[in-house]
Amino acid sequence: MDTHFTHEHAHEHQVDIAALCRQQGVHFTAQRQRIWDYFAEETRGRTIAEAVQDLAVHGIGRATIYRTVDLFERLFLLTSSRDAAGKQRYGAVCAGHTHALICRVCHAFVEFDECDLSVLAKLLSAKTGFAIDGHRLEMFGTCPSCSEE
Amino acid sequence: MDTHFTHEHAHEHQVDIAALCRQQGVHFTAQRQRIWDYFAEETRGRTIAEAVQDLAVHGIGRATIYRTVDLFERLFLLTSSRDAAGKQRYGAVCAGHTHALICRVCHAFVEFDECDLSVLAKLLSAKTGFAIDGHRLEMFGTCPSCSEE
DNA sequence: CGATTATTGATAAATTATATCATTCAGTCG
DNA sequence: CGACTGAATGATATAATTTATCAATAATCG
Repeated sequence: MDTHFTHEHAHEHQVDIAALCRQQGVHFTAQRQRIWDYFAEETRGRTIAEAVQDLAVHGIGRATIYRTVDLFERLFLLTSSRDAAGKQRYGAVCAGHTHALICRVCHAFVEFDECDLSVLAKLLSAKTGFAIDGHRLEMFGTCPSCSEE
Repeated sequence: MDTHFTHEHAHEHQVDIAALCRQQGVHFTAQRQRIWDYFAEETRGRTIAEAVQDLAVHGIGRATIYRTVDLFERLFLLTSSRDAAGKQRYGAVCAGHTHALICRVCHAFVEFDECDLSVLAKLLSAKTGFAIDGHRLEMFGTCPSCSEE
């Protein structure tokens, strides 16, 4: 188990939204790029309410944010999970942003890069014919300080 | 990469809700057991709206379902992801229910059991002091029939 | 078994998400 | 490169979902 998986450049976004839109047959727009950047730049994820508020200064409307998050989520570019406060947060599924170790009790959050799923990916690929290009891995447990109590 | 991880009995629920409630210092109730069973028995996950409708016959109210899903989600017993129709579906995080290979285009869904994260778990455990007891793994790609087009 | 307190269910209230539609803009073709 | 076409956007109205409230119920503890 070592660190030579596909993300030498963790925390950079290799996702080319323009190319992706073209590939999917939808228009590439400045709003879609901005919304992607907004969610991708914050590792812990962001809520829709935050996006609506923060992107309003750029003139991006509520509806567009809902529509775009929906689009990205259908493509599994964004996935969500609930934070300690109970809010649904959306985060990018791409290298460097998909591995988290989370405490079930206090929601302590540790990121990690070590992960080698390439063997598993190849096995599944061979079995199913899928072209595998991404994953999301979360591990759950109890952190040291919560274990003491 | 083989199949000797911790779930010889995939698709059975080892989660003891009664014990878990005791451990968390909250009351164990028939409703919490029923709601857990309801979500845990369907691998693909279920929506809150479905739960409200299906559990109404047992006299379980809307509010209780929202409260309980929230509770389970905070404990990372349930996690959600959006299905092909755009609905948020909640599914159990436990052996046999956490591995999925999903097509980004048509949302084809393939479950798999092959997964050996024990080495990674040990490494992270040693590094962080976490007691790791569960995980969620989703792999994304394009299925064979969507690749043709 | 009785006391205490969390949990529940029904309703109301608040919040969040979607539908609508005129306008703007991205992609295409001549 | 400029007009054309339909997708995408933003504002608002509408609908749906989620949470707050509170009396009644049920789980835990002594």
